[in-house]
Amino acid sequence: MPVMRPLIHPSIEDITVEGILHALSDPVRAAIYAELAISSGATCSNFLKISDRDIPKSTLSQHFRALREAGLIRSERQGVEMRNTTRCAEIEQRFPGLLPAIMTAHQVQAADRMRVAKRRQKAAAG
Amino acid sequence: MPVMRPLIHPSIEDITVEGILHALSDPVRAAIYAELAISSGATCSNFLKISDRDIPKSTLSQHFRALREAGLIRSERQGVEMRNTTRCAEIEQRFPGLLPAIMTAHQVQAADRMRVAKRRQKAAAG
DNA sequence: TTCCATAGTTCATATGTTGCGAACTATGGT
DNA sequence: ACCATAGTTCGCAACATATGAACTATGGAA
Repeated sequence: MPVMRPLIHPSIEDITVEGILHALSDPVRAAIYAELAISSGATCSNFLKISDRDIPKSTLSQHFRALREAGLIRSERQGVEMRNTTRCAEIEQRFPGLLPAIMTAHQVQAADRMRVAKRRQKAAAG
Repeated sequence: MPVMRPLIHPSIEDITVEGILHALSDPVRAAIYAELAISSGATCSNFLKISDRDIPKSTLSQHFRALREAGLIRSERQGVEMRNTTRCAEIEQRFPGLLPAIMTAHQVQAADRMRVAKRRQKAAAG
């Protein structure tokens, strides 16, 4: 009877900048990470409900794995579901300012997109 | 007689965080970018001489292209060679603090690696 | 205890991306 | 006209990613 392989969490000194950048260069993973940064402990299906995206759960599972193995989040089973928390405190210690800068940049971009969308909306109406 | 397609430089508002993170998540591209941040105007083959790496020039060309199309560098032909400069001032305006944070993190990591290597060297000698 | 529902993982595979050698374009000098 | 230097493009192999189907894991209900 096959068992599921254990979750891999790299130790803080094995976390690389390349790994972090690659993990957060995907919009879905960036959104997951942002969500976790606000409401810690969110689960996979939880994220699906919150975001309006429609992502297959196998894909979502892989994204959580990518974040976990890049060292960005910690996942632990709690009953039937998987609680995920960011490892931002640890990472802030090793790479000060990196995560805040990335999250801020993502926010700037989201705000920009919002402005463009509103401008288009107005243009279409007027 | 076929011509070479023109270089693509995205306008500042088309530059995305995802694109920047992805471009700099590759160690070779991060090294190129770091080099350009110090000695502006460096060329492809210039980089090969400076770094001790041995990268095929076709690969290097693709890396420069990736950086260019992510909006991180500007390339222009100057005689027989291609001068590359970072677009850090523009990007700093759009995403304040992002590039400095990434470059600092890369430096932290390089310093860490140096310490580990020295420790190993000492252990082998003693 | 057996069965079921919910939550997530794994596997196979189709599709996308990247690395690199060979052949090409581009430019300046001889 | 030719050559050298600098870089680009092409084609293909190797690697990565997305996803449906089948699985594991856990807690509760019958």
